[in-house]
Amino acid sequence: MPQLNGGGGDDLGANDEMISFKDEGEQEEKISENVSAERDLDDVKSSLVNESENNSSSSDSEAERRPRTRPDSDVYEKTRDYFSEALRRQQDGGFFKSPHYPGYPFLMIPDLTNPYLSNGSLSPSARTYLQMKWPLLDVPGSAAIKDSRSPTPGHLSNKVPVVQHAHHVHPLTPLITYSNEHFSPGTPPSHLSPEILDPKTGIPRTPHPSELSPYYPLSPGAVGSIAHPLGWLMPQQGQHMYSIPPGGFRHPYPALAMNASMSSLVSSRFSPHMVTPPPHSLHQTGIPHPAIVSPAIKQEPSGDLSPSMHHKPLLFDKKPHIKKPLNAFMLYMKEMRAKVVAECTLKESAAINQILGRRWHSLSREEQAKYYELARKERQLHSQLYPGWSARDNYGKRKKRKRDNKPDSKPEGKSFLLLNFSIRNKKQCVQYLPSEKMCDSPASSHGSMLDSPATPSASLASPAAPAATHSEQAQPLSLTTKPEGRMHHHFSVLGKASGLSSSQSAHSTGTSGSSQPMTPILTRPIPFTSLPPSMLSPPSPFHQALHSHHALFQSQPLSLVTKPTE
DNA sequence: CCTCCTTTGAAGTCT
DNA sequence: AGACTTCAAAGGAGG
Repeated sequence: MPQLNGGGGDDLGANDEMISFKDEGEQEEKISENVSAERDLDDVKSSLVNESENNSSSSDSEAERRPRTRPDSDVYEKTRDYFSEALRRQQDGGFFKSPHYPGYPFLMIPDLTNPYLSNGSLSPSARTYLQMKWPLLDVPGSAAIKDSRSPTPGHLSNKVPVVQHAHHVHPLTPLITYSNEHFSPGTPPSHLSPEILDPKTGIPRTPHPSELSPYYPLSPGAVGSIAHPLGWLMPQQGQHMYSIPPGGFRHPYPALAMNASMSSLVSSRFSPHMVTPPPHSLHQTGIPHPAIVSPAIKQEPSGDLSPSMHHKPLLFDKKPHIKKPLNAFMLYMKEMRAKVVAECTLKESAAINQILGRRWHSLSREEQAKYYELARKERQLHSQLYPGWSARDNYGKRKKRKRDNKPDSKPEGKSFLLLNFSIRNKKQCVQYLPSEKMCDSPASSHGSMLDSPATPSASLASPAAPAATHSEQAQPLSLTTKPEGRMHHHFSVLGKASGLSSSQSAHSTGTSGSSQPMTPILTRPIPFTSLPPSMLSPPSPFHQALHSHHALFQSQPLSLVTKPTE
């Protein structure tokens, strides 16, 4: 957990922060940007070289050599198809029209459905994975944000948004559930209300009367209360768990929400195949999790599950691939990528990710907390769905990566590769540099920035932080303590090379909070993501002062890019 | 077609 | 326990 301080990672984190701040000061002036950038570039390059020197052979086969613990089920794909088909059919005649998303449940909001249709940038399965889950998730984070008592200004809640639909990029992301506006029409089911006491953390989730209602446009009285099997999803007693629309049950993970009362309902909608006890990889519930992705499906861009796709024999021999649950940043990326792409002319994901990384750091703690909380839920749900799954299962599924090498070996082919990349990158970045700058400039001079919550502390209490994952211990505001700017990103490679893994450096126990306890202004980034693109302009001196670290992030990559090849 | 790049974070393995 | 590695998303680029 990045944000947490204390513990072993504390020192590292602290160091990072210090360094980062130092750099901030150095980079405050744009004029000197190039100079520093050059220096940084040199550093980065050298680091890259050093890094690349090291691990040539080891990583290669390592992952692949690893034994696969999990036996694969041939039936998985088949079953999955059945599910897809069945679900698709359901939806065809269902409440919402989003035929393309079989697993897509009640969370479907009319105006949000389109993006999911064919040309979304996200893989259907991936999208479905998250989207399907949201309905089940209670979102404390949202509560925190929406909570009037929270210092977080309303505009913050809009940040997670809805990415412009105009761009036909998939806007709907899990996080939209955090945004009031998205759900305004519907009434959130009470089961999603934050008014839950976290079973593990014991942290009460502040309920909001106004929020207790509907997240989904479901007819309240249709089905009645449904007890949720997952403890952390359990709403308080007396509240309606799930309202099922008369038209049909759309729960992404029916089994999760299924109890005696609704089992019949669900079962009636599922083909016998679906009820068939799944083999290993299929979740015990019999419901395929979106995280499970077969290569074939994974690559299927359209997300359209045409009938022809189902029942493909070849799927039988595919190994089910259960993806890792997305972490907070990944969730953020999914959410914001389209937006960034829309705002900028950037197309290369690497560049986009750099921007996203900076933006991520520029997010307020509250905002990050939302994502951390979402990620936590993701992991929880994932673990619920796939009790036996381990991240290790996916090791070796990808071709190994060559980065993150130790600095001590000598430069070999890899160095070249990295170097080349940086050069190439520069070239490319030059193209979109202007727009990137524009869109990427964080705080900018928008007045709204000033309105950003001045006091993080309160909100901090709310969302769980990226806490000990599995243990799910109380995640006391790890987020709050998280250092806003880390050297990490601009020297991500260095950081990694130095053994500063993100998690390590970041991990901290919220309690100790020794180091970076939200320093009021300077440490607190102004969330610029909430700003409309048009509002994004070069930061005023004032804002720069306030958020010099932003400037750091901004200028660095760009300068690197723009800098003439050395 | 496959891999890399890039980002952060989680979780794995290794020492 | 700490260091290190892999994977998660994404899509252009390069081999």
